[in-house]
Amino acid sequence: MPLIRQARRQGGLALLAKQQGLRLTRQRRLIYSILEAAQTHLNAKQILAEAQKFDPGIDQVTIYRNLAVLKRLRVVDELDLLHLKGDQHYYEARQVRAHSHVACLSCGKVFEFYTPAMKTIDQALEKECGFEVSFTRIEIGGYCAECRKKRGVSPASLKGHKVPRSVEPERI
Amino acid sequence: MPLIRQARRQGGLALLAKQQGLRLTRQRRLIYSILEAAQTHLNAKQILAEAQKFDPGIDQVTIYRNLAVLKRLRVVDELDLLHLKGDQHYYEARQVRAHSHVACLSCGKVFEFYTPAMKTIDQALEKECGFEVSFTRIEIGGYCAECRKKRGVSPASLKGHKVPRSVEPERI
DNA sequence: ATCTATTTGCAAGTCATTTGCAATAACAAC
DNA sequence: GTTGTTATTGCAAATGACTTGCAAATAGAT
Ligand SMILES: [Mn+2]
Ligand SMILES: [Mn+2]
Ligand SMILES: [Zn+2]
Ligand SMILES: [Zn+2]
Repeated sequence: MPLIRQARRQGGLALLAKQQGLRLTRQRRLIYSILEAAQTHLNAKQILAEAQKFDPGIDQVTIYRNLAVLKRLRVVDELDLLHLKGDQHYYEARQVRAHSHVACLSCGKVFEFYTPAMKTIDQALEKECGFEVSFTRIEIGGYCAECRKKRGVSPASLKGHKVPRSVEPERI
Repeated sequence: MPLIRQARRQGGLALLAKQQGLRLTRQRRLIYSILEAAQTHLNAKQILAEAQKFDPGIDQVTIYRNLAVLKRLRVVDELDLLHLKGDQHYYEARQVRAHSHVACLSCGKVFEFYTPAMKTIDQALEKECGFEVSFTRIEIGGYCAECRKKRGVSPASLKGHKVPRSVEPERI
């Protein structure tokens, strides 16, 4: 059985951890399982809150340390979400299919988006630059369809964020 | 003359600022001109250091406040650079052509990359979701061609960051 | 020159994240 | 199962990026 399949069956972690001299602690399993099960993107504080439901003694620093490990193992991805919600980061278990994160600057909604062009970027980079891509983070800010309807085509003011469409720098 | 052209001739700022009730202070011009002239991505501290060469009295908080304004005006973009260099952000004047930022996890090098697929993503999002894109941040981590050569095809260890290629989760 | 609202500098505060360290626990070897 | 080694944890303290409050300064309109 290919290594990667086996790793997946064990929760994606066991084999990876062993190969690195890492230990599969109760806390590490728990944190990863929380991210695997999560329906939204969680920040470090939210992960702690969820983890303490199962392990009341777990500490915030353990969350941070394990997030670092899980990122290194490429089983967890870190998102910035364009600092829409403060200066913290958000985390999600890595999906089979990569996706980008789109944030509405008006209502704050964040949704995931996939288009084949995303893969094309990685391929272009590998082909043109010989770069080996480990992870790709695509975060897009703008105005969602609903907010555009509410405010006419050009989203007028968001908490004083008035940027007339006509003078936004063009992007080629 | 179209507004956007005129805004560009005036440093991109004057017209935009006026329309928003913003004032073109000495400090604001300086900060923007520093980013316009910069050959690399600068963090808030570096921008302060550079600004103080011309205006010794300028304060760090003025840098932060103006970066917020310039981001809102869409004339400056904020980068995360995948936290390769700590937990700060980096800034650059918005270019005519958008580009992505690629960071080597081995040598720390950061370079810019453009491929038409980037624009395709925005278009797909606008077409499929009716989303109006204001800015797109694409950050990619991996191993550059040079580092790959040095260490064979699979980059071995970076400060204890050993992740065997064979067990990396596949991405479709 | 005058007026008014925006912006600045300074000081203090916030809070996400990191670090030091002794105690605990994985897990490999016996 | 017992033992030994070393990664990991929890707690406390520190770090540092960024924000906020406020009075003084000043951009820009009249
Ligand atoms: Mn960030
Ligand atoms: Mn750039
Ligand atoms: Zn919206
Ligand atoms: Zn490199």
